[in-house]
Amino acid sequence: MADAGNKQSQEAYVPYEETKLYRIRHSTAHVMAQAVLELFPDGKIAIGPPIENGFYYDFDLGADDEGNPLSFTPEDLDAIERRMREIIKGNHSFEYRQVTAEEARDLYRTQPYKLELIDGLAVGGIDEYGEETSEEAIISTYKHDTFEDLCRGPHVEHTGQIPPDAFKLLSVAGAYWRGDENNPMLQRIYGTAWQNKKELKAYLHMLEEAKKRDHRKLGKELNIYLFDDEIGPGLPLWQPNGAILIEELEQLAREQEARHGYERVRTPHLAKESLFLRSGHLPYYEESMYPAMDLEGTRYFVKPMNCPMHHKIFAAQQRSYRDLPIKYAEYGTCYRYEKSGELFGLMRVRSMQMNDAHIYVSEDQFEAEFLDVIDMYIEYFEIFGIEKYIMRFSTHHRNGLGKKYVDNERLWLKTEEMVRKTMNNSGIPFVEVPDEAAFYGPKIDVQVWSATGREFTLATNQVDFAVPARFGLVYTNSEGEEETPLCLHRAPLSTHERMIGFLIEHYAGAFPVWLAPEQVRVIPITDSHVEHVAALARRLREEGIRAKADLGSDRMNAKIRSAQLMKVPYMVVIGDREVENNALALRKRDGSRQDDMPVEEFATLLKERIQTRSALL
RNA sequence: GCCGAUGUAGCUCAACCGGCAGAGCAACGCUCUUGUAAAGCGUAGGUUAUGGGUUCAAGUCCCAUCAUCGGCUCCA
Repeated sequence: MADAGNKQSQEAYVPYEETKLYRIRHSTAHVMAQAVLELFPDGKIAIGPPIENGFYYDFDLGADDEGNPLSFTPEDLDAIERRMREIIKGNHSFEYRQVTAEEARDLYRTQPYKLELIDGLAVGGIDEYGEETSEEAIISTYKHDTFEDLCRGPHVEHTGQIPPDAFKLLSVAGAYWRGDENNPMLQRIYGTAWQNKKELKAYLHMLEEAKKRDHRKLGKELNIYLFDDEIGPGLPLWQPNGAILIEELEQLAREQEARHGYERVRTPHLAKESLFLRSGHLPYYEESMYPAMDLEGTRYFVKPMNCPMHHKIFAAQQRSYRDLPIKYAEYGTCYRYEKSGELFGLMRVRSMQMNDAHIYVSEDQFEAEFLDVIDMYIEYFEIFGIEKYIMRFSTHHRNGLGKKYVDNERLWLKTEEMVRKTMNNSGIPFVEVPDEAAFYGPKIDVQVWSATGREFTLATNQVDFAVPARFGLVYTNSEGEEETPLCLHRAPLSTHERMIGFLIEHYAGAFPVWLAPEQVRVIPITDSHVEHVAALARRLREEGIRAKADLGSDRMNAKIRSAQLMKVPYMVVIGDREVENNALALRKRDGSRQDDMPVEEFATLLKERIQTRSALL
C-alpha cells in the first residue's frame, strides 16, 4: 500500500530503506526505546524497525506478582511521547560503530533478546529479524544520548532531525518474539512518523477517512449483513440487500464460467471422516476444521473445502484424454474454524461460500488452463475496476514437508517451475513468496488491501499435484494408459463474504447500478402523487429493475436525503408535471439531475446499464 | 488462541468522587401538502452484554463468561 503523502510516484524509484523518511522513523523508534527504558528501567528491549507509515518497538516489561505480563497504559504512551520530545531537543548525534560479538555480548549482558540476536549474527545466516540471510554478518550499534542499540541503521545524523511535531504513538499491541506463537509475548508500541506536521495530519486524516469506508461500518449502515451473538462469531446473516449482492455475483460467475467451459455441480456440506482422511484435510488441515460429529459410530465433518467432493464426481465415470479439461464449478458452502482472534468482519469468517471450481487437466494442458484462470481474474477485475492488487506466487518451504506440505519435494519443485514458467511467459508481474503454498501445491494468490490497510488474499489459483492421486483419479491417455490428472483449484471471485466485504470498501458502499441492492427509489412530491409513484415502481420492477417507492410521511427533501444516505444510484421524483407528461425527474446519486425524462427512455437506459454491468452512473 | 482496550434504547453518544439512566436520529401517531440532502408537535422505547460479588445504594468498584475493536499468530 502506498504511503499517504508519498509524492514521488512519477520520479525515479528510491527503495524505502534509502529514504529520509525511513531514517526518521528508524531514529524515532530508537528515541522511543530510550524513553521507555528511562520510564521502565527493568524493561527488556527486542527489535524496533521502521514499517510502512511509521515504526514499532517491542518490549518485555516483566510480569506482575501473579505472573501476568505487564503492559503499557494509554497514560504511559503520553509520558513516553513527552519524554521523546525532550530527548529530541537534545540534538544528540547518532554514532555508528562496529563491535565484535564479545563486545556486543558484554554491552547487552542484561538484554536477553539482544543476546539472542547477537547469537544469530555471530553464528551467521540469521539477521536481526530472524530471517535467513546470505550476507556476512557485521555486528554494529548506533548510539545517541544514553541509548545504544544493536542496529545496522541507517539513521538521521542527530535527534534534532526528527520533527518533534510529526510523530505520534498510536497503539499498544501484543506481539510474539520473532513472530512465533510458541515464544513469549512482548508489548509492542506502534507509532507513526513523518517529515513534517502537515504530513502527519494528512496521514491521520486518511486513517479517519478509511474508517468511513470500512465494510463493517457500511455493512451495518446499508443493511447488508449482521452478526448476532446467538448465531455465533464469524457466522454472518445476510440481509435482503446482501442477498442481492450475492445473487448478482453468482449470476456473473455463472455467465463467465459457462463461457469458459465450466459445468456446475452441487455437493453436500458434510462428509464422513474417511473422505477427509483420504483428501489429506484431516492430516494437514484439521486445526481449521469444525470438530467431528459422532453419529451411530461414524464421524462426520463439515467440509472446509469442496475439492474432495468434486474429485468424487470426477471419479464416478471413466475419463478419456479427449474429455479433458473437465471443469466443475460450485459456489460451495464451507466452514472453517478460524481462531477467535482472527475473525474480521466479512473478510475473515467461519462460514463461507466459495467461488470454487476444480479443473482436471493433463500436463500438456496445464499452461493454457492456468492462464485461462488468470484471464478470468483479469476479466473480473476489469468489471469491478480493481486496479490495486499484486499477484503472489506462493511456494513451499522444505522445512514444512510432511507437516504443512505433502511430502514430495520432487513434485513441489516440478509444479512450481511449471507455474513460474507459465507466469513468466504471460508477462504478468508477480512476486514469489516461499512458505505460503497450500498443503497440496503451489498457488498464485491475488493480494488486495482492506480500507484499514490489512492485506488479504482475494482470489486464488492453486495447483494440486497430490490429492488426485490420493483419490485414484485417472484418465486414459492416447496410448491407452492410465494417467493421473493435475487439478487446479481456483476462486477468482473469492468467497461471497470476502468479495462483498472487499467490494463494499472498494466502492465505499456506492455500488454500480447492476450491483446496487436498490437501483431506483421513486419519490412523490405530495401525497397526491402516491398512487402514481407506486404504479411507476411496480412498472420498473416488471422490467426487472430493483425499484422501491417511498410512500412514507416524510417530506420530499427528507426522502431524497435518506435515499442518498443509502447510496441508491437513481432517485426519481414525481410531481404534477411528471404525472401529466408520463415523465420523471431523475436525480442521480452524484447529485446530477435530468428533468422531464420520458419513463420509457429511463427504463431503457437503466436496463442497458444493468445488462452491460456498466460502471457508469 | 495470545496481549491490550471496549460493551448504556434500532443507530450515534451523555450520565462528576458509587446516589432516581438521558439526548439526537430512527420507529409510531397527529398536523402540514411541500420541486431535489433532515417540516412541526406528540408517543413509545432500557433487567446498562451475561452471571456472580462488595455496598445502605452499582451503568460506575471487584471476579468470571460472552462479544467486538487494535495488534500478534493464522488465512479465502
